[in-house]
Amino acid sequence: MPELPEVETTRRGIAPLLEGMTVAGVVVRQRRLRHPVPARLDASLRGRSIETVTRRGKYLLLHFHHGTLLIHLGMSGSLRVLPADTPPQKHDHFDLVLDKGRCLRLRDPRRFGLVLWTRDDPARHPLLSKLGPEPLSREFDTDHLAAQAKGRRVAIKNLIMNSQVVVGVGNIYASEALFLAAIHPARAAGKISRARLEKLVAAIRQVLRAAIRAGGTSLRDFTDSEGRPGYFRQKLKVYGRAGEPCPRCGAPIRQKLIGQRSSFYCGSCQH
DNA sequence: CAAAGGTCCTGCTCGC
DNA sequence: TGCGAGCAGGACCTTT
Repeated sequence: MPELPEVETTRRGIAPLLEGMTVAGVVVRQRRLRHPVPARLDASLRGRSIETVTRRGKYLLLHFHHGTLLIHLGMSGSLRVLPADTPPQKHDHFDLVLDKGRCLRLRDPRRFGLVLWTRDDPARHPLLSKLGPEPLSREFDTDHLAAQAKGRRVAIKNLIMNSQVVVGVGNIYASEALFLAAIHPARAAGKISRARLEKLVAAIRQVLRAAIRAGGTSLRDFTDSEGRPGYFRQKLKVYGRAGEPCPRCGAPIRQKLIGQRSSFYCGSCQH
């Protein structure tokens, strides 16, 4: 589930507890995630120190002197820092055991998440190398989105959820941003005026920033690194609100599948 | 049987 | 015919 705000919330929670810490060991209870957890992780990491914790799109990067641990939370993943002797629950697949008796624990019921190790520049890793710009960076601007949209017949909602176009925008925030920009989610990307794409860029930034401020959105699984839910759910304007009145015009919010994903929008004021 | 916050892969169509 | 880009659909997995 986690989209950019939830991953960033997680990063901010774990970074101060991880940076500078030494790895005492690795425990893998289930290595069958989206990709298999590497077999020799313990040998690679034991005794090594975590330098920094960064984020690229929805990936978390734990930087060591000799490489980088990539973690993705998939649809249902969460990370917590716990006492290392906390009994693992059913879907607690991976622990990075730290010194001072703590561990970083990955829980991921659906196992769409990921733990990988790379010794090379992570930006060149196949999973990261083709990612588009960060939505909160300068690189993501009207010129960029207009260039990506040009000539494309794909629904605008699918375009902004394409990580090669811009990273971090998932199913919740795509619906929310399109509502704020008053753009119909199924509209062909290439048929939207530059002025309206400019509004969409601003809307994506605005909704992601506000969600980070609120600690993300919790629908079911997601909690931050201390086990607390995020509070942005209360601020969602359309996502999960089918049948409720549009906050702008009062018409009922609709729910429809676009590109296999549930999409929420106002059929009256989004065009 | 349906749906859930993600992403990758396959195979089709279209235009050059 | 061949090739690449763009796009739709399916696959992965568990729980509610």
